[in-house]
Amino acid sequence: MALYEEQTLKIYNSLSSQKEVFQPIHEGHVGMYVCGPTVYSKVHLGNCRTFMSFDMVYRYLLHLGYKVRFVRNITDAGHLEDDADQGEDKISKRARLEKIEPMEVVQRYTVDFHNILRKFNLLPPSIEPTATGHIVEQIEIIKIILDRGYAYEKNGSVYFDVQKFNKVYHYGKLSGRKLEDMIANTRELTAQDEKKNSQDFALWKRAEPQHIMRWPSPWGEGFPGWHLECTVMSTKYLGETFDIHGGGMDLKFPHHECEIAQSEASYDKSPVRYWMHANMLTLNGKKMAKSTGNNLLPDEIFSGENKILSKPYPPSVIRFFMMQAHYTSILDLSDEALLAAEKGYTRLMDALDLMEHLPVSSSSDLDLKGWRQRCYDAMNDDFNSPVLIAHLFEGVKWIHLIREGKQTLDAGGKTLFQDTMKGFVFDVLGMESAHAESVDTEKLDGAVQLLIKMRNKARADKDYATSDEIRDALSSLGIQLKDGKEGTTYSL
RNA sequence: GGCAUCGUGGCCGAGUGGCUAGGCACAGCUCUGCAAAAGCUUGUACAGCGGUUCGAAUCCGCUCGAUGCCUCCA
Repeated sequence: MALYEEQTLKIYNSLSSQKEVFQPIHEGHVGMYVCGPTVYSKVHLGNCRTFMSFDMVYRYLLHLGYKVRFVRNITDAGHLEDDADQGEDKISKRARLEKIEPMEVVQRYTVDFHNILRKFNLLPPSIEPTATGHIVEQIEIIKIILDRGYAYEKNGSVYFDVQKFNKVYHYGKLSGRKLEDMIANTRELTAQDEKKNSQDFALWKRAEPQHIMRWPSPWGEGFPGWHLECTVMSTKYLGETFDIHGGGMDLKFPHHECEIAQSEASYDKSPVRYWMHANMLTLNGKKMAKSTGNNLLPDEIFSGENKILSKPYPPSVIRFFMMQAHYTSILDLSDEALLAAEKGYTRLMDALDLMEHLPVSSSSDLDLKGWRQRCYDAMNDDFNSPVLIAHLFEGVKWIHLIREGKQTLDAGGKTLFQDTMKGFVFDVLGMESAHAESVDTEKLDGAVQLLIKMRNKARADKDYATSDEIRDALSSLGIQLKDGKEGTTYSL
């Protein structure tokens, strides 16, 4: 029996604004799409939080035993920097500034993106399609929308007719907007604007002569509109209706709203059962923006080369910090908060090491099954990782109590306890073992054990000068000795 | 200006009508040769003002503030 049959997962659906019991279209299988990055510069931290949130979602679904097809795209076709017809796209602009080919820009920042996500221990998606690899499909869907009368062509560009669409469907249902309000609120169209109405969005844009990224189409040379690629790639790999669509809060409108409109206009079907939106990351209480300097790149955090934080923090600590907040809450990053997260993370990891050597008794006086279910309940409640972590710290407390003989654990209980702790910490939360990087662990361990032995002999002889010298020397190397009832252990 | 989300103890961050969140920091105690580690104990917080209710951090209204969207953006 798969775990998902025992657990009832609820997901907060942005479309209905409430938590709903998750039921996949095909029993045992989940299709999930997440909007990926536009690869025209280095990924920034907020981006990473969104992808990390959905990595956690992906991991928990896998943990529950679902077969998940997880699609996350790469936006490598240039999209205009503003709404004006004459605008330059972001990738071409970067190419011009760096004096390289647009595809070189794409390659460079795709590699950077993958590197950073790997450091954060994100699982790669099942499929990572690119927009430029799906130009043909995008042209095909534009034809369908034109045929069904929800788009119009103007001077080699094709626009989606929002007002016409809204007569039959509901444009704005995801973001809670009314088209009338939006019309009342928008500026007059400029004379040279090709759109019938300012809410209309481009499905295809004619390429100006200087535009480098361009493809032939029935409407002349041009490039696809931004919202289209997600519609095309999600339906191609997941079907016309699929289970979960995720992305950052800021994509809710207009991007996701337009995706719904495109799908409904093409297939007369709502594309997504559960819409999930991850919330923003702020820095010292303010939005991150390059222009104000209130900005941090992941590498600047790892290296410590920045003016905002007091020290470098490893990726695993950042990940733990982010997992301590719910994905739908705004999370504020600060030096103080990271410092606290790092200590908590270390305590958790140290306890996990100690867990290997817990004494086993003939009986157990801990309610492990109840505790395990509370861990699942937390995750089942819209992926509440902070509550899960609270329960894991209860586990940490037990580990210490068992070591000191104040609680007991039988053999079966030990296995259940270990599997549960490790399952949640490593598989679900995606934490990495603290000592994964050290190569010569065994040699080091031998050397430290020898020193511990020498120190304890000195202590027995009341030669505290020697014992303290050993302790202080190890301490300055970053090795901390911990004297317990059962002997001395250490942590790095 | 419009729409949306949110405002919790020294800091971070769950909770969403009555019952312990958790982490970090602080203090006391236990342990220790001394420390560290670990354990135990203590903190009565929910932006402000009104209202609903037997009872509200939790529901309603207003005010203030933050963030997001309305234009490319995770």
